[in-house]
Order: sequence, then structure tokens, then C-alpha cells
Amino acid sequence: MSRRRMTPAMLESVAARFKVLAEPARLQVLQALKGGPQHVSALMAMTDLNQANLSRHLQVLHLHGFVTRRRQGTFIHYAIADARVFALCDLMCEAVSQPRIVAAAHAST
Amino acid sequence: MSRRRMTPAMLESVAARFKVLAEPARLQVLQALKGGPQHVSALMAMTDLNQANLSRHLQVLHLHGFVTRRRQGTFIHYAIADARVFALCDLMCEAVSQPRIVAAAHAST
DNA sequence: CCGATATATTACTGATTAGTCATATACGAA
DNA sequence: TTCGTATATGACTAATCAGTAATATATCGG
Repeated sequence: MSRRRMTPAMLESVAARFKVLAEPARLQVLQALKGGPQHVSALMAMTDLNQANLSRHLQVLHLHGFVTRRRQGTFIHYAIADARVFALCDLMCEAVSQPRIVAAAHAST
Repeated sequence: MSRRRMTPAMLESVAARFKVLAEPARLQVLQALKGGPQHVSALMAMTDLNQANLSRHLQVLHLHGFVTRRRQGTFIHYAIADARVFALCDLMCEAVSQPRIVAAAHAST
């Protein structure tokens, strides 16, 4: 959202990526990967997601480039592709903690 | 996404706020507000949203504390509640510009 | 090859939601 | 009050998507 006006295509692109993070299950997965790469079974144990559901979410995260994938025998290791995703989450967390403070300063209906 | 493990409730909260930004129309509105407060009719002119649709999106943004609202006669002025939202968008934009670069470094299927 | 394990995918269901039209509400002016 | 403008909302539709169960695919060991 720099100075230059964003094209509709860019807005779509950015929104699509926000949508990937707009899901508690996927945030949970990212959090589980924060300590380092994990294979699917390990992630299953670290989250409350079953195999099929977890696999789906991993596909989404991978398709949008949030995680990388590396086969090792029958296991597939997933890892955080870009640690900036945590900066995003941190920023959002801060905003979440004090939601209406700034809002209140500007009055409202 | 700090050091401490996030509770399911926190994940829900963060995901819900990401979801608000996961919509091109709302990003467009935030962008339009970047230059300063605007009333609804002005926003209608600055975006490609019709009155009803724009109003809906403004409700969502306001409910989640992204924008503030101030009545002035028959007009209602909306404003950015917390400029950190632009930091979020900027971060996401950067990530969007080079999506697969880091991903490629870790191989894949 | 066969069996076992790890992961992905297909097909489906239920829930959510953006967009729209029509209508309602709020406010100011006369 | 009545009119005109500004904004919000109810009702609806179509599209999207998370979750699930069952099944498919891939890889390894024997």
C-alpha cells in the first residue's frame, strides 16, 4: 500500500494472500512450523487437524508460497517459506489486542 | 505470533481480522482513506463500489476497528483507525511481489 | 511383487458471505 | 411537516470454502 495507487489485479493478489491467513487452522500450522520444518504426521500431532484437513491446508499454504515442501522418503517436510509471515501475524496481533482504542478516539455512532 | 503459544481464541481473533483484509473491495476503501477521512459519497466516487455495497464494507471495517466514523450533518466521515494497517498491506505486497523465490530454494514436488 | 505407512485427492455437505435491489432511517432546509 | 439527500439495512442469490469420509497415490522394506 505504498504511495502509488494499486491496480485491481494487485488488490486481488494481496487480498488472496490475506485470505490464506484468514483461517485459524492455517495460522495454527504456521505456528507449528515456526520452530522448524515438520512432516505432516508431526503437524497432525501438534495441531487438532486430521490428516485430510491438514493436507488441504498445507496445499493452500504451499500454493500461495507460505510454506515449502521437501520429500524425504515417505515423509514430506514442510517449512516456512518466508519468515515475514510472522511479522504480519505479530502486527495483526498487536492490533487485535487493543482493537477499539484508536477507534474510540474518533467518536462513532 | 510471538514466542508464547497462541490460544485457539487468539488464533480465531487474528484470523477474523485477516479476513477483513481478505477482500479487494475493502483494501480499495482503505487505500481511498489513506489520504485522509472521506464521507461515503466521496468514497463511492473513489472506488467502483455502489452505495449499498460500500456501506456494507464500511460496516465490516468499522466493526473490526479498522476505520472510525464521525457524523457531520447528513454526511458520515470515515477514517483510518490505525495506520498500522498500511504496514500490514505493505508487508503483504512485498511478499506478493516475489512469491515463489524463497519457496523454490527449498525444492518441492 | 506385496504389504505397510505417509500423504494427497475426490466428492460431498453445510456455513459463510459479497453483491444487489428495494426499502428504511437520519438529518437539514424550507 | 414535507422534501431531498446521505447512509444503513432487510431479503435474497450465487459463489466460495472448511470439514469429512472414502479412496487414491507414493515410497519403502521384505
